[in-house]
Amino acid sequence: MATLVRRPAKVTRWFVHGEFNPGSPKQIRALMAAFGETSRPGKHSKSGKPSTDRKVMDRLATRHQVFRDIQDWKDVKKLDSTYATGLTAHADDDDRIHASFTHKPYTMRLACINPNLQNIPQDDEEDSFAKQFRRCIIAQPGCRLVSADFAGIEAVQTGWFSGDRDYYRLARLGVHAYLVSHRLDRPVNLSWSDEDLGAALSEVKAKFHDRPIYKQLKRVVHRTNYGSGPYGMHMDDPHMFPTVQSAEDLQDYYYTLVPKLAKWHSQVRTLANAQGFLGGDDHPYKFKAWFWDVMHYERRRDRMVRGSDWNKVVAYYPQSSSAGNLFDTMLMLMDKEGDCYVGDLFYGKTPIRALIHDEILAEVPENKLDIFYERCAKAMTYPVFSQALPKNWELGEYMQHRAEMKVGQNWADMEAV
DNA sequence: CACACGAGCGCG
DNA sequence: ACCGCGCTCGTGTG
Repeated sequence: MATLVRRPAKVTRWFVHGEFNPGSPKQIRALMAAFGETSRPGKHSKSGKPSTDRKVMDRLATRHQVFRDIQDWKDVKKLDSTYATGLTAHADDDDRIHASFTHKPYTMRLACINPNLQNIPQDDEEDSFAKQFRRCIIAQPGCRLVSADFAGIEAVQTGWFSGDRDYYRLARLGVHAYLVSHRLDRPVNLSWSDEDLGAALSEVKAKFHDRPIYKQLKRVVHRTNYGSGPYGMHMDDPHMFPTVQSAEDLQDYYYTLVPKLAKWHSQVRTLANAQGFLGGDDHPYKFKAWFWDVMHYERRRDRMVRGSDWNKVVAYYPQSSSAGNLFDTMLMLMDKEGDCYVGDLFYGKTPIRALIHDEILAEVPENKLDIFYERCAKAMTYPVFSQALPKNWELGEYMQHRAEMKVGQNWADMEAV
């Protein structure tokens, strides 16, 4: 028989008059006021009220433990209501979730609704909530989940649009690893062949993927491509960029690698401002979007200032073209007459389960895995005929992506194919 | 009671 | 002062 032992335990109780709901920004603001923190530099949202988001909670938590506890509660609540309880409520009689995909006209990317399967928590950390949650998403008996990613697809697009051969090449092979290798004085060399360079960069990635510098540079690349400056990087992510200067140093470093990027951003803004739209004839997929406010005149300062579309326009081409690349691939995978057809591999039906911008998630019978790998890889890496490469690049006639494929029993524990 | 909206936060 | 999306919750309105 087990013995029951009573042990003293230390608990903390936070008491406020009446009920307190940590899910209520209004009540959190009241609590902040009670601590005399209201007028702190905490950001004000557009309705003028002080923000109560994670950044503010992090700052206040250094002085009052209760704000750490509130944020912890919010984190758990989010995961439970949206994912654990929220998502399982969508499970059908067959224990599956059947979501719908919709086209969003702005960039022509797909969106996913009822429920959204494109924002399932993702974290490589073993036993993180994200890892454990994805572990619950499994293939049926006799099948495996296969996840196929386009390598750095939006960076590749950015290289192509900015007309930068080196950047295009590095984006395919691993631009983050390249930056890290030089930052850590283990420079890999652009003069190497694609094969050698790719292998070296894969090695760098495997080795340094978890280092802060790798994550920082990855963030800098992504944000710089979409028009962010060092100030925003620091303000949005003070843990990653403790000072504006630290973000600026990394961005300057990135700009030395992509000297044509700033000029291309500027050209895109000028074009969008002049004609009021982007795309159409000059778009690889003929997609088109309208922009009214790249910049406008401000009387108070007597000069032109950045408008609400200032950064939207630099995101437009890479994002929309990446969407087009995915559609090309899907058309091949679903073309019965073509040699990449996979539409019947799941017992006569499609094995495709979700499209997540640069990822194809599929559920494939074990005896069809090899066929799926081959056809899926072929379709994803097929020449993009709507995006020719300049002849003098000597990198082939058309854009070609690289694909990374993983397989596993569930969506968390997967091994490279 | 239903609905709309903003705040907040998850992903690529 | 970073782009794109959808979902949940609290809150205010009719």
